[in-house]
Amino acid sequence: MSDGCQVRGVFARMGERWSLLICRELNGRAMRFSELRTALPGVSSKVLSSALQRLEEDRLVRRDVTCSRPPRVRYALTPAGESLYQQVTAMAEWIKIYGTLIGPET
Amino acid sequence: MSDGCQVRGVFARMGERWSLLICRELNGRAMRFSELRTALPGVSSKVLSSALQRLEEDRLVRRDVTCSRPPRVRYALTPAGESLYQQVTAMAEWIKIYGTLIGPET
DNA sequence: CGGAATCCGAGAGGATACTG
DNA sequence: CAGTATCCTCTCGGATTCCG
Repeated sequence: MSDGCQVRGVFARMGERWSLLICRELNGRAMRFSELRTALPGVSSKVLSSALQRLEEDRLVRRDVTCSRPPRVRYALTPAGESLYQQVTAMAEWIKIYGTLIGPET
Repeated sequence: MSDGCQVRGVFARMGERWSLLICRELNGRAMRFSELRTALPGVSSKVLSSALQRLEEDRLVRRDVTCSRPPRVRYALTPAGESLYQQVTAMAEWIKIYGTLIGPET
């Protein structure tokens, strides 16, 4: 994000390993850290937290701390994040149609 | 591309440093390697050729060799590449509107 | 002209272990 | 519960040099 081309920044961020999956989980409801962790099989807490931090820096995800001991943290999409996820979904529809034309020949 | 999630693959590829710029240059016309190189200030031939190779693997760009000595190579978007670029352009419109909401606070 | 070969640095992603 | 701390690997981007 922020090397002069906003567009590329959005694609790069959403192209990261867990960004889309995180946004899909958060779409429509806030979730706790551990909820996300179990909803995303294979992610480690370190990887998840750093992915969430980048999404938070981009103001696509919001982090709400409601209690400090025991810690209660909820993650949610911001309005921008929800709006972006809708756009991504639209592009996913395109990929369903043209996706077979692209990618390595396997 | 091809880790089970086509969508992320497309985003990751288009999120790379030169992919979008290459597609923008190739949109509507084929170009020679050296044309691309001068049209994209700051790119080295190694970086450009590896970026083109990845786009070619994804079948978004086509490489045509018309002469071997002296070498004449033309790059062009495939139909899938042109179609994808239109989709990307649509998302770029979204970013023009909502883009101010995202990104680091500078 | 259109690259390939080599080397380097940065950052994403992952495994494992530990903590307030 | 919600992370942080290390350590490792891999890929992209870049600089430089060389080649048919």
